[in-house]
Amino acid sequence: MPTIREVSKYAQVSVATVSRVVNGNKWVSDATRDKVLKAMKEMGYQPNSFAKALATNRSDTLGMVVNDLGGPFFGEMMRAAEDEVRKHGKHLIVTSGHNSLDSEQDAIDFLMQRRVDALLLHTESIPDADLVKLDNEHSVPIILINRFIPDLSENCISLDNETGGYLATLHLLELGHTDIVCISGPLYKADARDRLAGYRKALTQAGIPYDDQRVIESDYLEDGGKVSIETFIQRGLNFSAVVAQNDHMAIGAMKALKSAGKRIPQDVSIVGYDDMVMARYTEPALTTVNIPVEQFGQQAADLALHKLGDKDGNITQQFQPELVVRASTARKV
Amino acid sequence: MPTIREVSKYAQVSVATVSRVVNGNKWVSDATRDKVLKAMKEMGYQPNSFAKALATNRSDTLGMVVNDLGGPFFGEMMRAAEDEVRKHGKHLIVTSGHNSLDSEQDAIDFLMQRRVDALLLHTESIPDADLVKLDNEHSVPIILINRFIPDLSENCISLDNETGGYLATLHLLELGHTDIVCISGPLYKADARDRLAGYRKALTQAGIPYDDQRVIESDYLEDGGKVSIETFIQRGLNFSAVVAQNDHMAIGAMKALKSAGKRIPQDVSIVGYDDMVMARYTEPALTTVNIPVEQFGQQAADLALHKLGDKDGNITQQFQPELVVRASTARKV
DNA sequence: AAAAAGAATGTAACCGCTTACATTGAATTG
DNA sequence: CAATTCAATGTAAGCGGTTACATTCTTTTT
Repeated sequence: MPTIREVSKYAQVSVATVSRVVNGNKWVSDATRDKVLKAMKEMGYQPNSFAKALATNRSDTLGMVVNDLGGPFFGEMMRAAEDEVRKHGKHLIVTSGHNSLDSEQDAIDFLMQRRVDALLLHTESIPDADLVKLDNEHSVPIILINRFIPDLSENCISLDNETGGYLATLHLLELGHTDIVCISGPLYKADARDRLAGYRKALTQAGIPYDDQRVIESDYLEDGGKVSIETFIQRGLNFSAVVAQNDHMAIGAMKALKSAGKRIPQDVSIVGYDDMVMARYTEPALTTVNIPVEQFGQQAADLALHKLGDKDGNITQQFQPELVVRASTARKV
Repeated sequence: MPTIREVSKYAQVSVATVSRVVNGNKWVSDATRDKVLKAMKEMGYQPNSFAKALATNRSDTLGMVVNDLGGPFFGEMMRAAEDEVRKHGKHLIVTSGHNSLDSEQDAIDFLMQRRVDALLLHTESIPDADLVKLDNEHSVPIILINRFIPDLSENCISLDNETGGYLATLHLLELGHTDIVCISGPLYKADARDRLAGYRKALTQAGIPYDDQRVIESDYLEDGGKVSIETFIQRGLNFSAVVAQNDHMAIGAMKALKSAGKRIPQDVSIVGYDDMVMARYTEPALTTVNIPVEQFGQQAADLALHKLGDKDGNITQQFQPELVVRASTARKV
């Protein structure tokens, strides 16, 4: 692989001139430019990005950490982020945080060592305080995806989870349901708390009293959904609708309901949250709340580019989820 | 961010000594090592990876190109590859080929510019010949994932698709089916050809003549599966089982069969291929052929590391798919 | 026509690290 | 005890770019 010096010799100009041509500097005559371009092409010259990064102290690369590379949203988010970043002539390196604190910390260290120009974090394990500290320590912009930290509000791309929970519940209320149970995610997670708040809000608005017995704090897993339904039934509760705060739990709940001889949606309506791929394939297809994953990725990238001065225009920092109505919900008979 | 020179000054040693400590060179006395480590820690020293890469001409990074970041297998494959690579103190950069020739070429150029130490390609668009050329031109090891090119056989990690097609068909034969139709993928793709060959082989072995009318070349898409079934029915064919060469087409086929009033598996058995997430959630759950995605990622990484001299031991280059029996297949009545 | 301004190009220091080679001092050998 | 070996450390030349500054050659201005 030829170096800039070899190209300069071949084209009979100085290295500075070659560098100018490569970087589109205007102080080069057309004749010289052509000569250099020809030499570059003939020799198959590719600038060494390390040398460039070393000299300029910028890598033209953004780093992204996701909690789990195999996760359901990750692919689309990364695709959107990469597209956006590439459009601006930069690149994206993604590493996995493996859903663990140490690993996420490692991933961040790695990316900082690589001198990324900005950091896009889609992590759950690292506590707020650490992120605030990280932001103070480094001059590199840090963008948080699907997370909101007041001290870093300018750097967050988040989802209005309360509205999501609200929409799901409202949909059921509008269908005439009044006995609505809720399977919540683990409440140490902010998104679970917010979704639950949305549920409460919708009930309150409809004048229905909130009832502890009708809410179970579960674990966002399929089995948790199943167990929760079983528990509700054991409690002897009468309900015609279920709000599951994610699709996994909704699927578990559907299985438990079917086992209990309930038909969906004739006997019980159910709505999920996340709109994962499988929501389309359940029987009946699951009504759920959609998370605009691609937009997360894209806007996170935009926000970073914005902070780097490579992009202007507005950036949406909080997204509104939307209800996707499928076949698992029906009017109360 | 301090440099090696600042650390060396602070620790009152030469830069060479600091470098030795950082890289675990043994010609350093314990006392000196401690002094340097202390200085590094106190100053928060992080070696500049660009400078290192420039000086050593290795990036300690492997590059991976996938045809589609949002694709179903990608996440798991990448996770496995990354885990493996990290274990060896190296890193992985993934870029998307967006399923297009230009884009895949771009992605490769980008990674080469980043001077990756090896290239893991999970691409479909780039023709064999180009890959062979690429391999000749560069000294960087190139590993092909889920693809087999005879000239690069040493560099391929592939799946025995013929066996996969064979297993799917054999399963149906063993259940007593003899009228088995096949919905094939596009035959310009090697995997589709191989899967079809497996179907033929199983039939031949069972003494059932191969019949053109019972095979349709489709497109690996859900709608293609649906249309294919409709066509079979139009042709007036009598069949009790369907081999769909991927899960998308299988799902489309199931829909079409249900629309036609057929019960699955009582009237018609169906088997898919790929074992995508959704195969577990269809009704009935889909019997399908599993692709060992994680192993692909892991072994690809291992093969690359092996070629770089960073790992020894054997590497499996061709994987055997396995049949996953669920509820969409049953004994012929 | 001399002076000033501007365009085009070249020179060389620097980015932060590695590493071949040189140097030093201590331990071992004959 | 001089000669040899060896461990520990230092010096300085790259790696391949960028870029401030210097230089040269045209134009324009006065």
